[in-house]
Amino acid sequence: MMMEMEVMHSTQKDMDLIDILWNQDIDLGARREVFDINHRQKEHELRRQRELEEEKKLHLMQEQEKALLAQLQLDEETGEYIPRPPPSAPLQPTITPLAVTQNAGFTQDTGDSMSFDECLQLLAETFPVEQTPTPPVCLDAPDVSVPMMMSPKQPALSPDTLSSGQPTPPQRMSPDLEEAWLELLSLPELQQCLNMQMEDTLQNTTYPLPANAEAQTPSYPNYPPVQAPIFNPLNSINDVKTNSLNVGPAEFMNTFDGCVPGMAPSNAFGQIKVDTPQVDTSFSGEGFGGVFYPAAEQDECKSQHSQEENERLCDSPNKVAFTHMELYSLSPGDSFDRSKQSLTAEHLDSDSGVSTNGSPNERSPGRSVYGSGSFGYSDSEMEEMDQNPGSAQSDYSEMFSLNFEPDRLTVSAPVSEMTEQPQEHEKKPEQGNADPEEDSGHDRAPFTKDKPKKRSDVRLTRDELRAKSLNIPFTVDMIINLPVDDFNELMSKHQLNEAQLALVRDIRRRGKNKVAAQNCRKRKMENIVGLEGELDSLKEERDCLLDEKSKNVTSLKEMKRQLNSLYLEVFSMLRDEKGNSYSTSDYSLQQSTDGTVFLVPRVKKTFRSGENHLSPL
DNA sequence: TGACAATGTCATCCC
DNA sequence: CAGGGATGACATTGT
Repeated sequence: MMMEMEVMHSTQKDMDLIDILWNQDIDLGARREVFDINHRQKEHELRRQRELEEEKKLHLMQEQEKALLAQLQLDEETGEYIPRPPPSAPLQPTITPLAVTQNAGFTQDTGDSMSFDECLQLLAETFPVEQTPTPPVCLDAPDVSVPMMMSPKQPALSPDTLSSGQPTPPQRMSPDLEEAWLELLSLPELQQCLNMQMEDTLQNTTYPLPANAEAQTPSYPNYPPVQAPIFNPLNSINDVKTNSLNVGPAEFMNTFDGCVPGMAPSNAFGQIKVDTPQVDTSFSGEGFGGVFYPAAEQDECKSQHSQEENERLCDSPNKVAFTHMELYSLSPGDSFDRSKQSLTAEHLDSDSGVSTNGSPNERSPGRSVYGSGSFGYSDSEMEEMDQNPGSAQSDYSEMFSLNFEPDRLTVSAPVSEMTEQPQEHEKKPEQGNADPEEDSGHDRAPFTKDKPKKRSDVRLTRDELRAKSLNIPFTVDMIINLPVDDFNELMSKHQLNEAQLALVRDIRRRGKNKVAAQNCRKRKMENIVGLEGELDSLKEERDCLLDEKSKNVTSLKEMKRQLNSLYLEVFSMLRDEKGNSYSTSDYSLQQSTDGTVFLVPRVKKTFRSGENHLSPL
């Protein structure tokens, strides 16, 4: 009873949380009356009946299998319950590792593994205990087999089972389905496959993969026990985070057996799951999964919210209505967090396409919010915003301003930034360093990492951003670097509108001009360097010439000095008829063109030499 | 906060 | 005449 009370309490909490969530996100498309208590109770009863049906089918299946096995067994050993020879021998060992894997998968969720163990043990126990003869007979016996299955290991749950779970006529099962079911069960080969499939599904459910659940939902009608492992991870997620005790198993068992009506609206997915057969009583996997994942997501959000560790993840779902993108992409994810994170980016990216359809006025408030509330990473965004007017000469500037925001969001903004509290959210990363997981896992790290890089990145990829904004189907490198022919061919291959063509032309022109400018500057620098080198060489040459000149001057001086000394020496050796030396003041030596040297008297010398004194030496 | 260098971009000329 | 290279001038950005 305590357990039941806890279950009630916890499930009521869950329902309250779900109500709150759905109050906030009514626009998801789900009808609010789904969560009405009365409605839920009705739905739960229906669901319970259906589950009992499924249970009966399970028992049928098991009994048929057992019948076959028992026949085999009875031939060999009569009257004793011995571990099954070939078919059950693989079953028993596989069950135990499954339980182990469950425990390993949910180490923190002991209650969940308990439920698995119990279920599996129950399944295993029913095989040796029961000796139901033939499949047709088993059709009438499930009411007995149900308590037999549940009671041995679940005494606390057996009252519920007995009280509520018994009267379940197969009213919902369509005759075709029943026939097909019997035909399938009549196949002996299926018995083996059944075991294997059950094992497989159980093994697959060791990981709370919605994708697996989705993939397995088709097998749900045929293998009701699979339902429990499929739901269990989600229950575990929910229960581990919301409730402390073994609510998960209890819920699981309750939903499985049919519990007290007060517990009927126990969990969200139960409610939503009920909603599916309303539309389609066949309980198809698609309908189930389609409704199931939002519930799962809500459960996740709800649990995280209650856990209050990851505020941001919880904030975003609370404030943003989930789109189909999010729901779908959440489902295949390995872990919810990671898938969601990567998802947010994709979603935002994809949201760009949606947002472009919206009016610019819708976007502009967000921009203003960004501008006002952002410090670090958004200034580059502001820069982009500021640069769009700069390129206003292009007719696509408006489209840029439209599309830049999604890009910015893709790069940096998480989901909730599109919502009403961007400022508050943007401040969180700075103060939210206390949670390393949050930083490492989400867009936070790109923020901090981007900060030094982002400007350069923006500078490099501004045209890329523009191209992305207009969905240009080729890269900027291609646009810029392709030869004219290839470029024209490429352009002819794709149907581009005017804005795209203008953008492509501008990108090409800017890119080429950028390269040209770089080359020009490079050449200019090379010219400067060359001129500087030439200047240096010229200076060197000048220095050399000056040096040579000085040397020549020196040499000339020396030669003059030597000549003068030679002159004096020669002059001193001259003598007249009387043996007297000539005075240097009165005479000088001069050399004619033919090399003859004359002693010429100064001034009056010419006069005298004109007479007779001029004589060769 | 101003100076400065690097780079991008535009306008213009020219081929 | 369009495309593109070259280059001066200006703007932007980072240090």
